[in-house]
Amino acid sequence: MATSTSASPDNPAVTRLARFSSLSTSDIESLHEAAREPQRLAAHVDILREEVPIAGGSIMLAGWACRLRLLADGRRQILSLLLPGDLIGVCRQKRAVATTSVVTLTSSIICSAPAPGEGGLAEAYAVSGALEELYLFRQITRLGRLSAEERIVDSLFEIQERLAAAGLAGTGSFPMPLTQELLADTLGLTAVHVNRTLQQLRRDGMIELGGGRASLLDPERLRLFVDHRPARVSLG
Amino acid sequence: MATSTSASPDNPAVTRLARFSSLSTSDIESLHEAAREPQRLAAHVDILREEVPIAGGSIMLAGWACRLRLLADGRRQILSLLLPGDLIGVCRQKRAVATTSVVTLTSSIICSAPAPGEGGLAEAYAVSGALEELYLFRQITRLGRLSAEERIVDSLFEIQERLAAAGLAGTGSFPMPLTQELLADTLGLTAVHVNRTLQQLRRDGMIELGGGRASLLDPERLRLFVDHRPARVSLG
DNA sequence: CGGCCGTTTGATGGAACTCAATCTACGTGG
DNA sequence: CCACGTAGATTGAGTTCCATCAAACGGCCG
Repeated sequence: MATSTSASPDNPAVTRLARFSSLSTSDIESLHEAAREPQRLAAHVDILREEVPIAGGSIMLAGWACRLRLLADGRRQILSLLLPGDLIGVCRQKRAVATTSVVTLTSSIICSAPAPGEGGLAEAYAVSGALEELYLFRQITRLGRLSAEERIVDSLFEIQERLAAAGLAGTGSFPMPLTQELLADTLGLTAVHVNRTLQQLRRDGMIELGGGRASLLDPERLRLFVDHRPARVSLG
Repeated sequence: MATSTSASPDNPAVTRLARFSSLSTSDIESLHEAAREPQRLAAHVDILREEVPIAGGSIMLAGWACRLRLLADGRRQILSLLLPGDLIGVCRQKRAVATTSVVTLTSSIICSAPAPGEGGLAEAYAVSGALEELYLFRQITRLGRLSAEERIVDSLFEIQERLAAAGLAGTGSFPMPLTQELLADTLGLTAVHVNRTLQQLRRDGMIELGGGRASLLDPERLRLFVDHRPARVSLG
């Protein structure tokens, strides 16, 4: 079992971050090095807890997680999804405290995030952070102005795009392990309404979804339907 | 006209950033220095345009602005508000591109943001960025899970808190120049419904709003009503 | 087999939207 | 000084989308 150091050997973080800036050999090696101490987590386990100091940044190597906020009366909102290759809790301020909880949705593997230093890795972290902010902007627009149908299609677009960036989605179907209830908590809807809306979308031949996978049929039509623009945070 | 270098001489950015970390005299001086070349902008003027490269960071010195996103069919979502003392377009990645437009809502004054360097100013910028992210999380929760009444009260709380951090709000009423239509675009509602909801809140003796000012009556009751917790991104 | 989780279906209610129309305050120009 | 135009706030009636409550259904695992 050779420990390869090539550009994208099964490590979604390397695949993803290498697209954001040119990483040096030692940058890539430090990512692989960190991945040699993986931490396996079951589903529904806290990675960060709101108000609790953050020990150090982490990287999602496998599985899905989410940032979420719970209201006093039990209402729940998933703020963002964390997919393989994403950074978690990488803060620049001293003595940082988690502003939201982060919880695994499926069984997952994480590792600690190497210190960015000053070079290509720092740039890649910066781009990753800017993209995370962009995804929050999109989420706000989804919740504020899109209908239930549009919210679902738009978020599937985004998931596909992000999985592809980590080397985990091609042109066909892609992994989508969220239950309808979790999808509802993400999209500001109820599980019942998500169910009915999904049926509508299936009837209309817009999407396939089931068995932990999804696919967007006729992506070009759907792209217009939800006015989806590619994510772009820097030139080149 | 002496050019004071004290901690908070009328410069909301100094007031705000000095609360985030201990700024050196030269940090403070560089902020004042930047403010000596103010740029006056009318209302409804673009500060950043989506997809356009960002020249350099700016600081809001006076007035209100917002990040916003327009959909192809004319729907509009205000993503976040930018108040005096806030940073605009401070990016860490190279050749950054604006991910959203930023537009003045009132006549405003901005100046360029001094380079953060490595010391207290960099820490203050980091805290400011973390807070901005926290406000996005809150906005997502508002839009996803709060009722119209709750959204309005919650956002007024946040505005008051942020104005206070810049030294622009005491315990009583505070500036609130947004029209009902802009409030609607912020909260994912229609102007008509905002109007009716405001009347309800006024009848219930929860808020006062009008003439460009607002106040929260019985803040403790309202704090429970919307489960509002103070913003906190680091220890101390 | 029985329990659980997730999905599905039905019936009903309500929060928020849509489409007007009216009202008010305010500034501007004749 | 007043007629006018405009932006913002307000009101009304009718509609739609989504929530709520409740129950049934299917697969999976112990």
